[in-house]
Amino acid sequence: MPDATRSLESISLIALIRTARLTYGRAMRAALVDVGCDDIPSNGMFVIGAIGRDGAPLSEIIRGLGVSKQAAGQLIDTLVLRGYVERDTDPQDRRCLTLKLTERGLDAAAAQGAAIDRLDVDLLTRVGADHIAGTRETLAALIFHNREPQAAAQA
Amino acid sequence: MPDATRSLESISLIALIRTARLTYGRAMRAALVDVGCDDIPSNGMFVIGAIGRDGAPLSEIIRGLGVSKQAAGQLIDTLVLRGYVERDTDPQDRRCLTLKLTERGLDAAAAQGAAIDRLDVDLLTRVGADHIAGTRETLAALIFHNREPQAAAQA
DNA sequence: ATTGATAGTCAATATACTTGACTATCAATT
DNA sequence: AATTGATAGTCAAGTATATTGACTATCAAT
Repeated sequence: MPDATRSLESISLIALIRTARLTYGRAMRAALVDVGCDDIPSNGMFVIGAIGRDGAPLSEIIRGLGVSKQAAGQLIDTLVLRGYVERDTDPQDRRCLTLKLTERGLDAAAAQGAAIDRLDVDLLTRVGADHIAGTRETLAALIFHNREPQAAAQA
Repeated sequence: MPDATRSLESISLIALIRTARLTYGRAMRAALVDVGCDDIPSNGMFVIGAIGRDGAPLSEIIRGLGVSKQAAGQLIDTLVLRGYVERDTDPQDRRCLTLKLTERGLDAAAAQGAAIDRLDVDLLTRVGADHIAGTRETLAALIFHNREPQAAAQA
């Protein structure tokens, strides 16, 4: 039931979304391997992408991740251990941790960001800015009208 | 860095896709639990959705799944064990297995399909058919112009 | 008959996630 | 100040899910 020969209407939106995510994931993975970062878990790619240049609160990352805070904690442990991320406690609220990227983390973020950009630019030239803006709106509508108590999307 | 207050342009397409998938996944999960199917692994939801009323070749399911065939094999093992799926060898080619849904599997498929429909219909009334068609095209373009040797999207 | 390829399995191991119980800090009381 | 309730995160143990490598069976083409 797969493939390009099927008519587009017969492929469900959810299937397209699922496969689109795999497409991005594979591209990121390949780019990371090329740059020597072959030890990043799949959800680690999300974390590294979600921590900006200025760092981000762990709690926020956890919410975007969609797993338990314990699982998130372990994931961050391995990212710290492997030299991609560092934890600092927020001086404003000493319960909170802020995540920052190390040098290596920045390299990884750059590599995976470039891979994403390649796909995005390619897509842009192929379907045009209007379609992409429309797609963004559609997905945002889906997400924000069905979101659980305190979750959301990440940059 | 999340939430509805951010401007839409600042949220990357990949993040929206990721979160949209979580949204569908949670809705399906909830619907399945409501109907007594609380023992279906996440990828099992995909499998159950991908096997149609007429059954589907295992090999095809594996390709759509995005994991190794061994992992897929184990997943199917548990779905068989838990009474959702049955395996039959294809008489045309006795290497190949065809997957079919059991009664229980059909119930689960119905429940999760209804959950998906609810989201889809809701989205349709919210953004309109044109936007959804455009979204489909955009995602399909992303997928099919970046697909690895023999993978694709599932219905 | 032989060769090469595809479909799937077996066994062992490594990763990743979950649950339940816990500590620390903060904010709002009294 | 001491108490209460909530939020942020950790610890430890168990379970679930994935990966790798080696294998069997069937088929298609010589």
